[in-house]
Amino acid sequence: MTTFTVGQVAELLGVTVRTLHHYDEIGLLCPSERSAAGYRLYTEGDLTRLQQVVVYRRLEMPLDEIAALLGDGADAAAHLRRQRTAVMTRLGELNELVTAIDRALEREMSEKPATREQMRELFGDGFKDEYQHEAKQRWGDTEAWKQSQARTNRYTKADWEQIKAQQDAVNAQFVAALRSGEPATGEAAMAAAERARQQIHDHFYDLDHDFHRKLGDMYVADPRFAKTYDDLEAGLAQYVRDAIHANADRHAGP
Amino acid sequence: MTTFTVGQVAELLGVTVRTLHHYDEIGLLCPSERSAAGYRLYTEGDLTRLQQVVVYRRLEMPLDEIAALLGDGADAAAHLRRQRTAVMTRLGELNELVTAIDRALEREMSEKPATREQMRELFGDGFKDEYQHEAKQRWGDTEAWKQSQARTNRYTKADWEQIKAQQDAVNAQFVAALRSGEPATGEAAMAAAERARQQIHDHFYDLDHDFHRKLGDMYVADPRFAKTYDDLEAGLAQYVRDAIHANADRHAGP
DNA sequence: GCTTGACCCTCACGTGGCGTGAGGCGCCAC
DNA sequence: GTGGCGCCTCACGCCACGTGAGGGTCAAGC
Repeated sequence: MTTFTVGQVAELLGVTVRTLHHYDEIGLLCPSERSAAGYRLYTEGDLTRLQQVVVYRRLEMPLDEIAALLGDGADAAAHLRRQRTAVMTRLGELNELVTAIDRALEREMSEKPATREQMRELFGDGFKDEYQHEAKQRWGDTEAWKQSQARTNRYTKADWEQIKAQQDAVNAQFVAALRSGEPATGEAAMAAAERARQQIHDHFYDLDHDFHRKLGDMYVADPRFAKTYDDLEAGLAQYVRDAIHANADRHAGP
Repeated sequence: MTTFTVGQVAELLGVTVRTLHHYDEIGLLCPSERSAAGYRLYTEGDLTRLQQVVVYRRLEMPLDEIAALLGDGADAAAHLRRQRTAVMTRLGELNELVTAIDRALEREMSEKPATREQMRELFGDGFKDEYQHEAKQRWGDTEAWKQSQARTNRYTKADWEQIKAQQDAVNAQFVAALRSGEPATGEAAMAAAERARQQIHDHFYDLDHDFHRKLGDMYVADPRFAKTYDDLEAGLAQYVRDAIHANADRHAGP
């Protein structure tokens, strides 16, 4: 059986030797073997366990909770899925931070000083009070964590109303453009398309103009999407799709 | 001049009172004023500075570095720009982590033990360039797409009805699986996921399992999608998303 | 067979960024 | 005038290691 020394393991998984010593000390990851001279020898199994630890650690989870999670009999795949949703959550938080910074930048550019309310909205409440509380609940209580996969939805739900309001605003913009008789390649329609893209980009996932085309196509191709648009106004799905393409064309410059 | 006490500032910016005390102690952010009784009084200017500190802190930057940055005479906008790129970098790292986890999941599902090289690639320091390459391939390829645009535009109303019927059938399959209590990783759910993928692939655009994952994520992330699913059955969006991932995992060949 | 140098061991204290009281004063309302 | 909340200043505690000190181990080369 092949085993690894501390140095090898450290380089392999990108941690320090001291960290491995520490994990051994606190019993989080004790090497299964020792050489005659007392050298720590890590087996393949130890490595897989350490792998999990490393990922959880990157999510800033305290070591005792990691120990609890790794000890509760879940298999590796379950851990990976849990980790994945956790990372996605963090991604969402960082995305919020980006939009907050962007808004602050806009303010700065227009030389308007921030009001207290804006500040609170951007950097205060949404993050610490609520988030901190929920995060504590989520990471602290290991039982509750098992439900949290399903709850990932509900986590953002507070924000969803705001997001939905923004989306509705954009849709109204599209409807107005369509009703005014302006072509989908017109300025107003393209502006709405760009705004729609930005919103998805900010709230959901990275979205460049090329991929936005695909979404646009889907809006007419996929009946579920087409319906929600055409219910707002007849022919809106196609109109939105064309506006998105026009907007993408305009941004596809040199 | 309006000033704020520690408690007010703390609540406003989402930090603890102790943190403010600490920042005062180390000289990172000393309130410009003190009341007769020795109360810390923060001015508007103090708040803007603290705002910068908070953002930098969220990026896990050590306090002394923050002090250095804030002292080098750059204006607020410059800091914000710096912060923005820092956050984007972090976003990139987390994205790498997600793909690393995904690959680990694929391995886990196909029950292939990881080789040392894979491990190093995934969790060590070597995954920087690899990922970028893959990301480019995944999102950058727009050529295959242009066919599908032409394809969808040519569909007749009869075609649409047929397509919609097929989709409804798949959705019914999902609902049945969910109601039967079968997990999203079960055979029936995965079969439905694969059928759904095939349908999109046939009718709309080339869709591999990897990209299908993205769609699955969207089904829960995007309220419009989530609603159409959850209206069919509570929790269906998440269920479909999980089934898609499970199906993609199973199809992740060597 | 002996040195050399990289690697390993076990203490053990140091550090960053606060958390968490303890003990006491200030302020406003009832 | 007293109760309760908020503020103050020490000052010790904590986590996840960093950073030596002092000393054994191991493969390579002379």
